[in-house]
Amino acid sequence: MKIGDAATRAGLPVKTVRYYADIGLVAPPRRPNGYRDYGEAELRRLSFIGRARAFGFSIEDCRRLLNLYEDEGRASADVKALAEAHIAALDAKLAELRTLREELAAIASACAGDDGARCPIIEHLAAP
Amino acid sequence: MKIGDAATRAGLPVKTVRYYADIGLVAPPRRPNGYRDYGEAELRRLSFIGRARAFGFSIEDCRRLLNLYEDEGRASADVKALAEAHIAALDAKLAELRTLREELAAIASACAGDDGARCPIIEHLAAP
DNA sequence: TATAAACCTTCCAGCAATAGGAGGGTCAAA
DNA sequence: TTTGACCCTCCTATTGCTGGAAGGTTTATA
Repeated sequence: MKIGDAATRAGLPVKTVRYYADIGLVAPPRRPNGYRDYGEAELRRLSFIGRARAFGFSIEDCRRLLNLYEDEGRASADVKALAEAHIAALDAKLAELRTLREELAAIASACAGDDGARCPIIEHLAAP
Repeated sequence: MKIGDAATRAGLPVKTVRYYADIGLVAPPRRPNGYRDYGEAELRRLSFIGRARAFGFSIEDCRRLLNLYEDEGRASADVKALAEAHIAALDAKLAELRTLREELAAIASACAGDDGARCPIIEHLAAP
């Protein structure tokens, strides 16, 4: 299968699929004409990665997950550890963004938002 | 004032301050020996940017905020619009991350996390 | 005074994870 | 046979820095 079909079936842009081949994440064999040749196994890997990426896993995490996926002797504890580390990272990011959001909203709500120059937002940034 | 002192007083890395000079965000004059020469005005701008960045504003937003900061004839509505657009972006990001977090946590909780190979997380990524 | 340490300068490369485009090769149908 | 849809590689850009190399300047110390 050529890259265009593989990309369509995996729901990924061709550029992305080619990138994954470049970094050795899903590297298909080549046809005599140089075209990448995707089989069902590669397609499964691409779809797997697409879903892992949608969950926000990094490319390196995807690489590890892919190894676990294809390792029949894996321990589910290893997968769970990866997932929980990612959840913890999401929690940290969420907490950070929530704080920023609330602080900014509090300051913004004090701003008249009219054509006057006086602005609590600017004042806050100028001197905390 | 030399860049090292300015960076320390603004609470920013020297590299970052030099970067801001490169992109024309805070470009101080030069001394005869080529050293950047920071005055109180530049220092205020650096600190202002440091705080705006801490709120998650992009560099381009910082540039606009800086212009408003130094424009005595500004309308606070313009500042507020920038802030509210940023709050909306934060809200969008928060909603996205919250969803990811909850979905991933739900799947992970179904995983035994032992030395067995069976893993709902892998299964979910393999076929949604 | 000599020298060493601590600055400063520019430029180049790299991070994550692609996206866009140039320039050129391949292939199937009309 | 020619057109159009693919495919290839390579280069550039994105965001916001960070690290390092190679070299100039200043300051502190012996």
